[in-house]
Amino acid sequence: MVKENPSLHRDETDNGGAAKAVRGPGRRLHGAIAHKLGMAILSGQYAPGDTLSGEVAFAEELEVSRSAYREAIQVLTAKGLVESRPKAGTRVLPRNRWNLLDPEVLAWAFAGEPDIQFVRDLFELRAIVEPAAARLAAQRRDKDDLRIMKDALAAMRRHTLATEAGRAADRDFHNAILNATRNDALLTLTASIGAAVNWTTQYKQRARALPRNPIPDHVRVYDAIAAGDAQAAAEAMGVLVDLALEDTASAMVG
Amino acid sequence: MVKENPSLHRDETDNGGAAKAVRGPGRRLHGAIAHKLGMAILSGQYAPGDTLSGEVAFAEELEVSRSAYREAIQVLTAKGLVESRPKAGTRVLPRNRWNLLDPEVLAWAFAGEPDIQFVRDLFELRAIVEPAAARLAAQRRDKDDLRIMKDALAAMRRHTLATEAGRAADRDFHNAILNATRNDALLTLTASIGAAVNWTTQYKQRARALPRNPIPDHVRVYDAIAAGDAQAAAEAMGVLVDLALEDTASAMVG
DNA sequence: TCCGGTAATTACTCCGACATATTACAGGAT
DNA sequence: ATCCTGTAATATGTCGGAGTAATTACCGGA
Repeated sequence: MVKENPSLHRDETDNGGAAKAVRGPGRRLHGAIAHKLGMAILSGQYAPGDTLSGEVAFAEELEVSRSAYREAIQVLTAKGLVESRPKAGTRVLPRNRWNLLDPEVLAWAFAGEPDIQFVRDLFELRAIVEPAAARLAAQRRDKDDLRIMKDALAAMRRHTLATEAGRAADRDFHNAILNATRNDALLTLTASIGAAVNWTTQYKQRARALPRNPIPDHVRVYDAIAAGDAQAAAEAMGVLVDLALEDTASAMVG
Repeated sequence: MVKENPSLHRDETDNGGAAKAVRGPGRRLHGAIAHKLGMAILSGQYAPGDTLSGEVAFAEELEVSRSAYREAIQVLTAKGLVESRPKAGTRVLPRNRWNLLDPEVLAWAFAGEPDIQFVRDLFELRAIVEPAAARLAAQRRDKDDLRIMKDALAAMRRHTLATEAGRAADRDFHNAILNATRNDALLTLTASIGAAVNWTTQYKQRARALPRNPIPDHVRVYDAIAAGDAQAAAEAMGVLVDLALEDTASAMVG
């Protein structure tokens, strides 16, 4: 067994081939360590209750200084993944203490093979929140909101969802709706979930061609919001979320 | 080597006048710094775009080592409050980058005078999520869930919401509902919001006596969940949230 | 005017030492 | 024998300083 640890550092170039945490540009060392450990925890490599090796040992194993390792641990602690106490060591907290809606935690969860049950939970939450957001947007939108939505919709039509530009337009459309709710809490929440869920959408794209043209459904949402019809907006958005769920679900079983 | 270390350290109680972050037992120094800075940012003392003084200067000003200060900054960075770059310094990020649903961030937001608009946003989100949670709970609860809810309800009756034991029972009741949804994402979300919202409830308690006996409303929620009537559960919970909103709103204008 | 090289500033990383808190154990009193 | 208390061991926490790396801002040349 090779004890050689991944060069988290610069370009040792050895690179035993393992997909180790390498820090790209703009990414600090402690950030890379946090990323690596975060994914390890989210993937179940470290189970709740497990206690990590001591600071000195672990830092040495990763070939980083104790400072960098500690700063990474602080990040994980801030997200509720671990807890450190003198003499007791650093242990992984039970799952109900994790900040599952933290954007980075979500990213770590979806970095590997995401837990099916968790994906289901997120879709369920989205199915609850997004229609309600559409309802609020229908009541509070102004001309600017509508213009941005309309532009995004046009861009979606031009590029289709098969292109990156098209998906960006899709995100813009949903973000415009969220902005129109005038609710910051709703905004951060749905932004996180939406990003995570869109990770799985890439699975969908990979698995099969789009089973259906999504544009008309988006138009229905837009029309309802423009008309100020809250109930219709909520229902139209419900349809949209259901469709996304169907697609992803059928892609995941296949 | 005399280590005259005011404020931030032990509980010297001297307090050189400045309201510095004091660390209680079980709270590390860097945690105290993060708490202090987090509250300062949430309270608007540091505005988005502001750039903090350099590490050396700030750490010196707080009379702590750079290590402790840096670890605190990592925590804030993990929560999306600040961003650090070489040569540019550490700047406060725009509000839409903040993880407003992070439990600690919420605690910091409610540590001082909470922003009225933000409280409104949270109640709005709660009004969206909690009825939906009750609906799911009605569909998925098992005997254990119902037993826990029933016990909590009995405890609420015994102690009333005026006592701490009564409020604990109230929390248990709502938590039991969330657990019955079998949705971890929903659980962490509503747990955070609920805790934050209950901060404001203490304002309510302070301002006026309970305007209404809340037990019957809770019982209606329980009955609907026990009967498996999803629609009725959602509606009953909606009433509950509305009442809490009314109370808090009337307390905040007073 | 614009572009590229250079210098200065700031965060980032590392190191080694000491302090502190918590656990675990041993010893004595009940 | 059990429980409590004091003590020692151990891992995290805190400290101070030194050196590195990255980004910005400035300056000079095309």
